[in-house]
Amino acid sequence: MHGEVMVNYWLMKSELDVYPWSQLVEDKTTHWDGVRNYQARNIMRDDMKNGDWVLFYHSNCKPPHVAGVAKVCKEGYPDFTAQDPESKYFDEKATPENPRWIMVDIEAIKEIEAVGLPELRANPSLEGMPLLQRGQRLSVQPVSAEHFAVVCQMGGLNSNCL
DNA sequence: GCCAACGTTGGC
DNA sequence: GCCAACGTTGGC
Repeated sequence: MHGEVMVNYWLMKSELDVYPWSQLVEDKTTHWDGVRNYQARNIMRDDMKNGDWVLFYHSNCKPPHVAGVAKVCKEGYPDFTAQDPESKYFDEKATPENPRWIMVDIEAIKEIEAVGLPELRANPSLEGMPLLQRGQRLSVQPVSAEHFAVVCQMGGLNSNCL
């Protein structure tokens, strides 16, 4: 409409002991392999675009928390680990013709002060955030622009400065 | 370690 | 296409 590029916001979960934020900082960028859920795959395949912002979330730790802000730097392409028999993410149904699973690359942008799940739950301005919904367990999920800004603020980062 | 909430699989 | 059994996620 106004010639502006539409930017979207996402939250991606990583288990702290599998791939922590500190590792992404060290690597600078990484490919988000191992997602084996169709809903999450479809988001990566269809919706995530270069330049989209990502909240990097640590799950399976106490407390679970948002640890940093990342950015999509490569759009959806085949998750090659699905075709690697040596990989723990191997899927015999994945082929070069039909890769079945998709990943994106993300790039570390900015660390924030850890914002714990209890804090997130306690903040009224985050009402309706998918992460906080009962029973949700999608490892890649949408975040509204407003919620993204609030979470950054809670972590000591003014998202306007990104 | 428990278990609620899903998602997937496969027999019918 | 239903649905029971099973597997996984992930907070607690």
